[in-house]
Amino acid sequence: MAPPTIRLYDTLSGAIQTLQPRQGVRVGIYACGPTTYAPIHIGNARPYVVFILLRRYLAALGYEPTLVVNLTDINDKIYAAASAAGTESGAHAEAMIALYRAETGALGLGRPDHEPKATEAIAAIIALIEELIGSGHAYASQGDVYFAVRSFADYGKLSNRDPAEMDQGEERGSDEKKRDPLDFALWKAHKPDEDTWWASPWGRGRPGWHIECSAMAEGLLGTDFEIHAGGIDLAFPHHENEIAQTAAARGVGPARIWMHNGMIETVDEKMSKSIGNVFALGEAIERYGAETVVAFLISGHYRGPLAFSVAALESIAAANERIRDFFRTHPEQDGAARADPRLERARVDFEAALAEDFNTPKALAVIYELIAAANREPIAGAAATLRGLLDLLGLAGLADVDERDAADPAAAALLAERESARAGRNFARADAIRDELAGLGWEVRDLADGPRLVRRA
RNA sequence: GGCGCCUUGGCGGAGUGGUUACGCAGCGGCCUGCAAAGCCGUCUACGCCGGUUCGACUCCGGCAGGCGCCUCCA
Repeated sequence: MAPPTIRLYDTLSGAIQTLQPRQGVRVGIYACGPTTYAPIHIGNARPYVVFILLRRYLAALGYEPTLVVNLTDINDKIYAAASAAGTESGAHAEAMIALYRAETGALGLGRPDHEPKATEAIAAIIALIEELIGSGHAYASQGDVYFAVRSFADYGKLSNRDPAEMDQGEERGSDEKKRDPLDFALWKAHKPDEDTWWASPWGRGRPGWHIECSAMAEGLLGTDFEIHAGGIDLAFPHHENEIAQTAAARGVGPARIWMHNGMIETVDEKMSKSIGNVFALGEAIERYGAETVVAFLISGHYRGPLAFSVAALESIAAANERIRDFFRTHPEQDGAARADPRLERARVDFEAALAEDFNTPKALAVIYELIAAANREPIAGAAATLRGLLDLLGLAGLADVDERDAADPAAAALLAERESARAGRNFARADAIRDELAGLGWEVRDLADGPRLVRRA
């Protein structure tokens, strides 16, 4: 049985497109990952979360997705950061990669299928550059190699720019090596203060930013693959240049659908390292928990901007607590999923929301509506169904309330003491114990089947 | 200046040519020994001005405000 039809917005065509794999149910997804020069922030985590969940969703539908998230581990900013830290640039990049893996790993969403590093793709990069030079789309100049933008007729299609009208900017020293100000670097000659370089036909140097993605994406997914993704800020020049490189060399573009996520915004600025307006991912996870961070990042449609604030995170944390409370009062039952029409309805609506341009906030609304219905009147199998839906959004941990609320012996003893006080109608004593438990981080709930301790954040 | 996007109720955030999105917060009630959780009810919406239409928040035009990119920011 063929998997359901998936529709996704494609920046290149400017329209919603149906996902049409090259071959059967295999779906290649390449999402541009971080430049590993500093700890990542919430904004960097958005594409990571969105596209790893897209892979999870496609897999659940019966597709066979392969997700590639690259690591840009050679870059001006890495040189600068390493120099400032007094370390070697390669070691600095490795340290940042380790941190990135630890922090994104803490989100509990698994890893991409491949996480290639630019520095491990140098041979493929050089080969691709040589192809471009051979076909007249690129030229060497004083140790640099540039892509000749005007040799590629479709340049500007992705970002809807006309090269003839593009602002050519101020002339700068390095531009003297270019034949045309629009040209961009494929290879950069080694500079004296750079401690990492590779040998190449054009001398010592290192790759430009865009060429690594053309080379690594092709190596792992081929050309004309299904989905290329990244932040909207990468549409130009990064993705535009990537298309130019691959299409000029291979005669076909890198990907069929170009997905771009919107920016995380604070009060009035996008969340960007370059303006120092950061909220570190690691700190967010530590303070609010992985489920809060994940739920926040999917609380808005991936294409739109998303407002970041402490209040927003706290609102999401409260919403997650509502989900946990459902599982506290409705333990999952053993056995097969029930066939209640309300559960079937929820599954259908949930899937439909994601099938139409991955509308995660709409899918979350389905979850809340099912919870409300099941709180009103028990629905056999609701908990199991909800866990399944939550899992598709990376939030199955919200169902693990027994582990979260596992009480220490002291708290359990206090709870028992409160119960005996209540049995003796000594409410003053019972309430005093409740206050004491509250001081220890425990909230007491007198449920139908007895009292329960609930862990407060 | 060029290209693109956005403007929904206290906050966050979906969606649709005519019907409650959803969540958080607030208020009233039910439940509770009292709470909590839950349930019920409830308040503040679709930037402004025109147009199309039987009817627009939802389509078209203009205006205002905001955002992204314009060579290396997800």
